[in-house]
Amino acid sequence: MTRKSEDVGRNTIRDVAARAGVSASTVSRVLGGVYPVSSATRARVTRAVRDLDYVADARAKAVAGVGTPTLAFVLEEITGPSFAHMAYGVEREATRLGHLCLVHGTEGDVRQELEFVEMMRAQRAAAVILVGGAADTAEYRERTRRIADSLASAGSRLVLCGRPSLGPGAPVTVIEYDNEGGAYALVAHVLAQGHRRILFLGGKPDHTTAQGRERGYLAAHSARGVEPDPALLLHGDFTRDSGHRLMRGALKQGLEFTAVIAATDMVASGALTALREGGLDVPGDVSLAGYDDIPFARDLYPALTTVHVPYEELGRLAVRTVLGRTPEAPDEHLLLGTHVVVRDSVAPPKER
Amino acid sequence: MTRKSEDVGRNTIRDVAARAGVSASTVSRVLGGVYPVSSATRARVTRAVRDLDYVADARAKAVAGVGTPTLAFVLEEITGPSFAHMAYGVEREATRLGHLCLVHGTEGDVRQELEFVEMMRAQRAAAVILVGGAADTAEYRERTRRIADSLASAGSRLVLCGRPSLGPGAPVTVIEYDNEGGAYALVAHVLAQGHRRILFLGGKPDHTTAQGRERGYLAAHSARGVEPDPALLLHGDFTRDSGHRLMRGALKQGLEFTAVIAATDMVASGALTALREGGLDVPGDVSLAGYDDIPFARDLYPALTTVHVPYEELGRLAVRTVLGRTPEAPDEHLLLGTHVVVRDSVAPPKER
DNA sequence: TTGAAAGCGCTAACAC
DNA sequence: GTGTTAGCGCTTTCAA
Repeated sequence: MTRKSEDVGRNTIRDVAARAGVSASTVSRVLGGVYPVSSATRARVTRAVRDLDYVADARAKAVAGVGTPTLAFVLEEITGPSFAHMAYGVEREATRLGHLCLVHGTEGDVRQELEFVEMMRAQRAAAVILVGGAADTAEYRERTRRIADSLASAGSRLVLCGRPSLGPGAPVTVIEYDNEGGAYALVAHVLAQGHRRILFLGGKPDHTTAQGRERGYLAAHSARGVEPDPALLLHGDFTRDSGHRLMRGALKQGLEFTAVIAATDMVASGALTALREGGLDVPGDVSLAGYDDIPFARDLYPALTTVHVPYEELGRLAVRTVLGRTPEAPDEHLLLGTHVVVRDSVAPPKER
Repeated sequence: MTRKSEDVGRNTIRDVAARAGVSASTVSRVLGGVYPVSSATRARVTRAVRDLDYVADARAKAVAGVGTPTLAFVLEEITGPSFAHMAYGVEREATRLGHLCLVHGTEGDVRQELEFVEMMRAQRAAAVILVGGAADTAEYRERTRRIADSLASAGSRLVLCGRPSLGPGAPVTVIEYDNEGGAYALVAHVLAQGHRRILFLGGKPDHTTAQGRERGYLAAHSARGVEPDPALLLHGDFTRDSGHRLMRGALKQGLEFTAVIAATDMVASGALTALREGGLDVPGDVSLAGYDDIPFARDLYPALTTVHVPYEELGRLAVRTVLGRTPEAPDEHLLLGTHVVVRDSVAPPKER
């Protein structure tokens, strides 16, 4: 089928060439910018380009070897504030480095993740950034390893961000933030206030981010020589509703505690409301702390003591690291620090 | 330059063909799936594909006419909760319809927006979704109109989402949510409680979303026959910090009011903290209401009365509408309704 | 300084 | 069923 002239707008370089009375190569050259072209022809070509409102097809350019590089950002849930900040960092840095940025939400579904990575391989993406905790099973490692290998062999690259890293030798760039360390510091702070029964509102038991924070909780206890009551370790997910539900349950069940640590600020936010609904004052009756330091944390009442995680920086760093990498360079493994932000939601326990 | 064999992974369809002892077309056919191929060859080809870990180059396929369609989502700020929810809707729906989803943040910079749209034209994106208010100037309309035209003439499509629509005849799909109506209902609710001096913490004066909400504020007043004091109309932006700063200023300045309406929940969130810092009780001393109904709104103390906007649905609808469109169909213009969510932050004014 | 021709990796029409 | 050939829209030798 030949192109109809009504097919306006879908102009090819040849249309421009014809209109300017030159060859396609010439048009390509003036568009390229560097190659010497007489200013007369250049003017004619420029004119034709404008007349036709022509833009070269980026896909075709890519096939010919001069494409716009692309990078993919894969996460479970776009709406979480911490992920949103990371997405921001990724997108900004990608743009700064001249890359297009694809996003994809997997809803925690492994199948969707695999499918998407395969598409990215087909797109010849410069890198695929996988974000967020996951269950660190043998199956996970094997699958992810396979992804890393196939991406690497296609000249692309896998980045694991806040995700379980694979064994040594896997061609991945990993960037983590210190979940255990942050939780340790936070719980140590709460213990130092005198609390001994601290409720932990955790995430999914097999989720590595949740696990790290839980490990920190445990480690802080044993460092202080206090034996944590296993009944105080609750599991849910990282949402506001989970925090609300878990807290409500704990209250109803009559669990005893003087402080609660939530695995995320979202969880803390829901828990706070549940506490209030239960007629409890924070921090008068019970102390509360979160994790992530999302912008809202300081507008809660009382302002939430939490752990700051540099999410935006994390995203930027992921992009910068993977894109700045030479093929021979060794795989990088970065661990970002976090710090406790003390606000008003933690106080010494009530005398009794 | 010929391909080196060490160039593993960057296999072409011809490499697969050679390994399977067939022609490239045959490989293409078994990969395509539908065309009849003898099961013997199919097996050999499949084998070769697996051995080589081959994935067809999507860009090349695109040039040949069978590409993966792509859609672009452009916003000012990815981190805002309402935008994040919209992004979620867009991404989910795009994926559901088999489209790749590119994101780009413009930071409110017109230049960045233009550049990006041009890239999208080059990428032959199926649609470009522009999100968020803007200054509705003649310059804006002209520029956007030009974008719409050039996109349309390239077979693509512009979607304006919560943005000033252009004059009639522009090839755009527009999806709005009712800012004026929502604000009207909200302010009417506050007036009905007996408030007469209501502070409005608005956005940028020339930003259409902010304007719409402000118009609703004004309209509700005049419907009720009360004359709003112009001194009570403050302007900032849609961030938490803006709300905090504005509120703080109003307090310091000794402005008199018994209620405050914030242009967004983020603004309300910051204002709430400022109010608290000023020793004022909400809603005892002053009532407060927001706009957007972000998930956090109900965890604020007191739980925030606000206007619910179906952001996720907005995103989904934008995608569905534009992608489901036939070329001859008339341009669609949708207006989504909003509704007031009454919680605890608004109460009748104190007797005096 | 310019054009013709080959090639990028793929699909599809056309033969056999 | 399968291979050959042309073609998608572009860039880049190679000659002139």
